[in-house]
Amino acid sequence: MTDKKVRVRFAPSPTGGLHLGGVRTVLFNYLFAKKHKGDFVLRIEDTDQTRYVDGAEEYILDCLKWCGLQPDESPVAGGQYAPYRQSERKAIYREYAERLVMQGHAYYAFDTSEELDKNRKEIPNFQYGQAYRDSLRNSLSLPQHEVDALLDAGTPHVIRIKIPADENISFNDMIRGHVSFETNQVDDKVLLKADGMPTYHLAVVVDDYLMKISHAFRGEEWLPSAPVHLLLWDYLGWKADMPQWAHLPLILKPDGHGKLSKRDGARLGFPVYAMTWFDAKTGELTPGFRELGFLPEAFLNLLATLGWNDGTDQEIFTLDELIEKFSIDRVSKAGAKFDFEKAKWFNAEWIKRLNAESLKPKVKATLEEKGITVNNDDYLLTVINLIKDRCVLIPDFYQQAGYFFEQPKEYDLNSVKPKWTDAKTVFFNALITLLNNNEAALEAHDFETQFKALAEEKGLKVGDVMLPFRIMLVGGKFGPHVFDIAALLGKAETISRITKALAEFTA
RNA sequence: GGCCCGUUCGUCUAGGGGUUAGGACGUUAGAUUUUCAUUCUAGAAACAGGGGUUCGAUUCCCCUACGGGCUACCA
Repeated sequence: MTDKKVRVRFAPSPTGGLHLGGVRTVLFNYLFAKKHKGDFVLRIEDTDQTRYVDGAEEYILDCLKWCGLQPDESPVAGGQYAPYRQSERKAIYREYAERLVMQGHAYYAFDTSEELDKNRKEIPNFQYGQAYRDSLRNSLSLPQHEVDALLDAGTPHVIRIKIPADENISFNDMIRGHVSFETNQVDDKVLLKADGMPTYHLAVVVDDYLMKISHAFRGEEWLPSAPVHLLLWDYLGWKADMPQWAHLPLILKPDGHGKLSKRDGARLGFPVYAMTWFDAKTGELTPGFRELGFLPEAFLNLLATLGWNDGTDQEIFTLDELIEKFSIDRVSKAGAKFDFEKAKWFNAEWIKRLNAESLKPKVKATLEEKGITVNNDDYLLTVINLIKDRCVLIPDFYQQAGYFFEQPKEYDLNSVKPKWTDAKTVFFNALITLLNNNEAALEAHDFETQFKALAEEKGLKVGDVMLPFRIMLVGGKFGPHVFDIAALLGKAETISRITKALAEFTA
């Protein structure tokens, strides 16, 4: 390995929402870059106008921002290798493609898509390569004057790489080790499309070279086209500068088979995108981890451990720890099925770990969404500390904290009414009196003692009035210690809730 | 079909020629919590199959099976 500066890139095409696997690729790139004091660049691969989606690039930037994985160079941040959008680099690619033609490593092809489709349908195992290229319409099979005529006439054409015969191409993948291919099995991929735009194959090689990328991490689905890229690095004369490759394992569907897709999320009820994505064309809204109430810390953590571990039993990592401990050769080779249950566990762990202050803005937002306005931050902080251990996703804070801000709208009457007695009515009325007569009852922390004493005095078992009391304050059978809730609610509010509920219970 | 990659509990994984094959999620059972959750304890649960190599293979090699990816003028 050379000791040149570490530079990695994430190169998405702006075609829609950012998938789990995409974010994991970002994360591994980022971790590797930061660990080695290198640069992380974001390059937008928008060479396919037919698939380009408005707003997708901005969305990707927002995702990276939410995750805290900011690129050092990008279309917005700029950088010394700008532009970072391939559509803005269009002219560059043609030059290299022509150079390859000149050197005999590529050629012009005039076949139409229809003709090729027909061949693919009719000829078993048809591929544009050694076996068939001579019988197709290209600058290898046609006489020179005909090629010139075609070119002069402006006939639509592409430039294809000429894959050599009988060669073995191999390289050392940082994750998989030695990988090899027979060139006879590789087809003559299109390098430059008829519209003048490069395909991924040409663009990725040219840009990785020009942007001085030292390590290239991408999904395993790219492994079969690696020989094309290797050949290009060689033919362009850049072999010595070729990055080290690492092909990341895929993230698979939790059930069934295949790559995880956004459809699976909809089908199985979990997000697949980092953030909610709205498709303006179809009007389709695809939910994201962020909107569902995941913390970025947890999201990154779960992604990091999907296919990577540090060799110890540690599972919870901060970003800084990940940077310190990450190592590409500890990434596993096999694809991983995504498990939403474990994903939620990570989030619950992070909610427990984070202090109330850092949770506050998010909790506040989720409460406000439900129409609850928080005007006392200290009160909210106390509430968060009281309930955060029982929340898995941020929206759970509404269910767990709502009653601290508004009276229960509904009561779990089934748990109360069947067992209601007049003695209980007497007890709660006495409790109101007790509270009214004792200024410091709640604050003094002896409320619990007094409550129990009162129950005995009225001939009731404490257990018989505890649950009704909880339901009066909370509405249901959940929440922290009931006396903590009462203390936080305060005397007036507690009395108000007892009074209101008593009417319902005895109705 | 062809090519490439892969295969340890249901899932994510550790390990690696001789181990009671470890952890986590989930699950089951208990304890704690006069609610629920948390927490704690315990349990069930895995080396795909067949050949080699070896004193000994889950570990190394080969084959098979299975899984996945690619096979576009998409990335």
